[in-house]
Amino acid sequence: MPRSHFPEIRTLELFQAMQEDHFLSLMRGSYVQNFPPQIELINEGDPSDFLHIVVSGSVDLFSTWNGRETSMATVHPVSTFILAATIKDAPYLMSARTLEKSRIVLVPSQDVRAVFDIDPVFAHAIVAELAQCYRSVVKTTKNLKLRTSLERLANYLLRQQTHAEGAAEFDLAIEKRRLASFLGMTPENLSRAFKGLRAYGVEVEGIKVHISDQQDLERFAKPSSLIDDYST
Amino acid sequence: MPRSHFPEIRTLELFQAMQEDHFLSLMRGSYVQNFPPQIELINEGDPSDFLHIVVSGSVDLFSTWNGRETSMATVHPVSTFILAATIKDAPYLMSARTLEKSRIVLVPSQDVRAVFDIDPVFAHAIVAELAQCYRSVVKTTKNLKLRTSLERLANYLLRQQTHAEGAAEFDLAIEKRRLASFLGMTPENLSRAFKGLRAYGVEVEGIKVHISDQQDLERFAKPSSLIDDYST
DNA sequence: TTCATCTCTTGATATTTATCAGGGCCAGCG
DNA sequence: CGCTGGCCCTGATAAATATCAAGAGATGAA
Repeated sequence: MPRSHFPEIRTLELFQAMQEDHFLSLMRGSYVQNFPPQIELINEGDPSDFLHIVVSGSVDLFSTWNGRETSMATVHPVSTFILAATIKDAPYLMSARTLEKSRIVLVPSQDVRAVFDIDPVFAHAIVAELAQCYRSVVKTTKNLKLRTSLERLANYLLRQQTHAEGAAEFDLAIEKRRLASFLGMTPENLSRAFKGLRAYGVEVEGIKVHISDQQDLERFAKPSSLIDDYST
Repeated sequence: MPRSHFPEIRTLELFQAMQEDHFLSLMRGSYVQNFPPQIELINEGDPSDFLHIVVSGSVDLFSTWNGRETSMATVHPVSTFILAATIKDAPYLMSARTLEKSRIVLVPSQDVRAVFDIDPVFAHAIVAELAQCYRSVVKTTKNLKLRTSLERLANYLLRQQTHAEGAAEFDLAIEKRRLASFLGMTPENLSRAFKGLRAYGVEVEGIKVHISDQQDLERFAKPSSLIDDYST
């Protein structure tokens, strides 16, 4: 794998503080691959041979059961995914597919576990990352169980707005189809939910979202740091 | 804290392999407390001062938002809870209350983090535990998003049956009220769901559940190891 | 015991969400 | 250009789920 990728991977919290030679030995065994859109990288249930890192493009994590499918998360650069399966040497719980042309780094799970065993700093970083992931999914569960679909959408929009530094107008980061699935609803209902939020000053046209009165929307959405703040 | 509790706590995977003196230093700072039923041990949003261990009794982990409440999990002896918050030194995401008279060990979070920093074996165990917790919540999310309430109940019953070593008749481990909340439905609908499962050979009377034809129920429930097997 | 309280159940009804069918719009392609 | 296919929207309808109200049965306290 070309050394040119090392710096940006090294910026990931997971790899930031670890010993240089351990980092290099991880990278030595890894390789980069370019994938076209809509390629299935991982199939849930498969053994977890690699820790994946999205360097460019984006990846959809999704799950299926009994002919149904749901989007669990979208991974943007630069991030890793499926760390837990790698560490546990357990089968993947989610499938992954590229959403666009993407460059993915594949780190053999075996190597990750080996370095994890000998580098306490790396182990520390893995704990931090796993705890973070865990808390994110707990928030997702709370979101699903405590809120209606309209409330989930309202809070999603407020989070996106925060992400856009509070701008009144911003673009949706993912297509509506996938957003619906991510929020646990059908595309048809997402359409109707957008219409339902007009009453709180939300206007949508294509991928453009305009929030005319953030406070009004917040009064309805009642965002909570214990559900919507993914940084803690 | 009395040394008599040490052995059973030591049997927890989290503490099993760690250095004896580290274990003792953790225990030295800890204390045991007996709580009556329905006592709130933790309030979500509070700083995570202690890692909790249920030694006897049982504890309900739940969350609230906007006047609504949902049960996230029930913790039985001997297990820890809210490890992630302890490690991250972040606020609790869930509240906890005793369901019955319970004995709880409280280990100062600070101590846990300190030992975690110096004992690689303990760090290793924490990673394993966190990965496990993470995967459990992912399974919960899949369960919620991919299945109807009837399917969730059917699979819950099959899991309980497995837990009862496949017996055709077994007792519900938690009261129906809480089960409904855990499964993401109302008590009224749980009642109706039980009736709906009669078509697949499920009979319920009080806390007694009888499954007359496990295969028939499985044909309906379609259990999957990637959702229902909490051991991997 | 008796009373009060609580859980559970049931029926009626309302709300939420999904499904089905149709049509508009737009990008990519022959 | 004119297709075609994918996405998105909309309306009608169906299914799933929640709410409300009432009553039966269990439990625990005075």
